[in-house]
Amino acid sequence: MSELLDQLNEPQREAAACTEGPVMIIAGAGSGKTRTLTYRIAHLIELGVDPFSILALTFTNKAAAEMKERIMKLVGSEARNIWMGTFHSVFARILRSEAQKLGYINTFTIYDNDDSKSVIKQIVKDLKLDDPKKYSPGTVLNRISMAKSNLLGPEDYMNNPEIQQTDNDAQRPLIGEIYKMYNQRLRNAMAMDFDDLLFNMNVLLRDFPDVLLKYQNRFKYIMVDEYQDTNFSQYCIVKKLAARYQNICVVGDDAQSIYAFRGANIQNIFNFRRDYPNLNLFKLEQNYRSTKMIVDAANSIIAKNVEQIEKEIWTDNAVGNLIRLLRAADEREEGNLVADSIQKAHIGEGLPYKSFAILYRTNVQSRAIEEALRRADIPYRIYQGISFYGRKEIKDVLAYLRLVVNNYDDESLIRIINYPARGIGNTTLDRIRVAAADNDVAIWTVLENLPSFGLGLSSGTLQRITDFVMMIKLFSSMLQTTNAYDLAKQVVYASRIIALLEEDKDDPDNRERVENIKEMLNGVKEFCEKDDQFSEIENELPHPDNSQFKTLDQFLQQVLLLTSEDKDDDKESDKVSMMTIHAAKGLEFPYVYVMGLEENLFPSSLSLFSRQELEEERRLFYVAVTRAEKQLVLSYALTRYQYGKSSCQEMSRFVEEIDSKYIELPRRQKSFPNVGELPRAFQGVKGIKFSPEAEQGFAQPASQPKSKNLKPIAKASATHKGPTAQNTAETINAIQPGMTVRHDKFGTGKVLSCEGAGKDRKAVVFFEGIGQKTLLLAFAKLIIIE
DNA sequence: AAATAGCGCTTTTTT
DNA sequence: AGCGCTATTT
Repeated sequence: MSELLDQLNEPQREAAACTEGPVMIIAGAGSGKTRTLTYRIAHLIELGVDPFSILALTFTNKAAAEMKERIMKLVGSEARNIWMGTFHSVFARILRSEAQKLGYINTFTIYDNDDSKSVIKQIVKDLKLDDPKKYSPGTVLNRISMAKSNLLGPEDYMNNPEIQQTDNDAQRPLIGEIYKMYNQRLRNAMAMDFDDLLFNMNVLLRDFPDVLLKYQNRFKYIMVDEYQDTNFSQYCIVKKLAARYQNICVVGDDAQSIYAFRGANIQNIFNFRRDYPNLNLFKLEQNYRSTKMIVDAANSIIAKNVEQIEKEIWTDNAVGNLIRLLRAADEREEGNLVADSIQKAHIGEGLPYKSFAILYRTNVQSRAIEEALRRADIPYRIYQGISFYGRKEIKDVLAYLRLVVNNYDDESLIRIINYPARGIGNTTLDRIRVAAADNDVAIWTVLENLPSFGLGLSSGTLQRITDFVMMIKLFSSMLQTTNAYDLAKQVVYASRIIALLEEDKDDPDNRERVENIKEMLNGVKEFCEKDDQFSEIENELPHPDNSQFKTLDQFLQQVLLLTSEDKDDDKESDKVSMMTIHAAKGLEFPYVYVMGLEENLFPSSLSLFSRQELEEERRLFYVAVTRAEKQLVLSYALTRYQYGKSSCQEMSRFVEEIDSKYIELPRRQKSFPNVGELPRAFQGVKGIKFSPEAEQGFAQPASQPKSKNLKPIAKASATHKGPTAQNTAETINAIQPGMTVRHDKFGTGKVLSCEGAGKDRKAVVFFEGIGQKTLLLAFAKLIIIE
């Protein structure tokens, strides 16, 4: 037996050494799951298996990168050739190379959720439904996503009585119809959404036996991490790919399944036994991460769930401290208590900030905590708050880049055709959109053949559209000859986005936006220079031009599928980590604070209808608890601002479910009035302290009641307007290019050009120090000066 | 056409 | 409380 595996414990070693045939590893929290997987792959390579024939699917790209790093340390750099990444990124890459088979161009765009919702919103609008509110984009997208995850196309959806029943009951019978149109529009746009990447991979393997055979032969060894969080679609892909060699190893923990809400199917774990009766099953039950206290408490929590695989998690670690519970008057004080506790430990015991993590159920909670940390001068880092690529200015730039790579990308086109403003307004755009939808083509197709659609656009509008199309075409023609960085730089410059942002420098936000864009360009530059940044997959499937430089479409490919990519320097820096519990999966910290343990928040009020959903919340709590190595602190607030007003909160049932022998309750708890028993006048009033900690002076005083209800009553007076009579035809027609005019707000300016007649007549005027403005003369009260 | 004011709506988690 | 969308204003 290899020396390599000597570094594992018994069950880990057995699991890693069992390389042939189907294997399932049930790995409890902190049981060395990643380690086992890492050594298993290293072992395979050591045995002489070609890294190119190993496929390892992980939950995040970061996890893949880290694992690959560790494998390379164990067996050398050839490990870089392992296929490793998320389902989405690996299969997106394969789909790129096989796109034509499915009727896509290989530079197809990946639509993110915002893009998808925007498409749905437009469809609902086009359908002119009686009650469009029933079809909120989020809800519809959820339904479609659920269908795609279960490999149900639009036809299947509409023919499925159960689904139709559900939709009818919810008074939204037309979702199937919307689904069909949605798919059609995505296809016209040469775009796939996240679910399509998996759905279409299934189609590819189903309809092209030669392709299936090719990848079956390529991936002789397949490993899937976090198997409990795979959905049906992913399950099918894996099953098909592994069918030939059956060297399939799945790793997971049913107790940590927390993504059922987005289609993950915990049954996949149970089904695995049925699909591969000859499987080898290993259980990793020794926890190396946490104290006995934490492990036992976690066990007591998860025991409340009915559905689970039998296992017994234990540890040899020290007993450790009791779990602590903090109670605060409101979320502001809750933040202060936590910040205070961290600061005391940091100063008193010399613990580095980076050994602390603060976890919460929803992202909105982060704000109060953030403020508390800032007040206490504690450095922190939020994991995926608003991701960099979610910022508006970045999305704008990306839209330009996406459109250059794929002209049919409707969503990008709509986003930027008039940003910065170039005189192609909503009226024009709407007409074009209708034409595109009516003819079942992409918007770009309409733009390229505008005359033949006879939309009755003015010659000026036609010219502006032509200019725009020419600009994009010019850049598209440079794709194969210009590297991603140079091209992106040119596009950003030509788009004039930065110039627009720099117009009002008064806005400090704009400075930051410009910086962000520059930072993004830097990212493109790094991408071009580093040749191994995303090497996990790029060694295979050579891109059409696998030459010296990286192309823009290569850059875009991976941008959308990035999970929160961590910067190296941040890992080093000494900061407290803040994140949602979902984001904390797979991580561990010596000191963990879980905040907001309140009914209706955690568990979420939306989960209380069914046992399944409540059990998922409980697993989420289990995940939170098991992140902690040494000390776990829970906290909750008696009142909390939600939806703009204060509401009374009750302690979470999850806290009560922990056996009292593991938990230390707040001091002087009994002397506390329950907030519900207070005179009404005091309920929800900030500034009243309930907690002993606050009385002891550790916490900052809570905020003063804000007197924002004292807004001026007589606001009607402000709305009084002077006469706003429209200008007469005489005045309108009198204005001609070359004139100097005066405007109420913009001051004096020079008329550059005029267009149209009568009430539609408008003028482009250049104002000193303000810039160029297009004004509708019927409304703008221009005074002719000369 | 573009800027602004007011309104209603939302708010779980994310590849 | 914050946001995007609609209606209104210029």
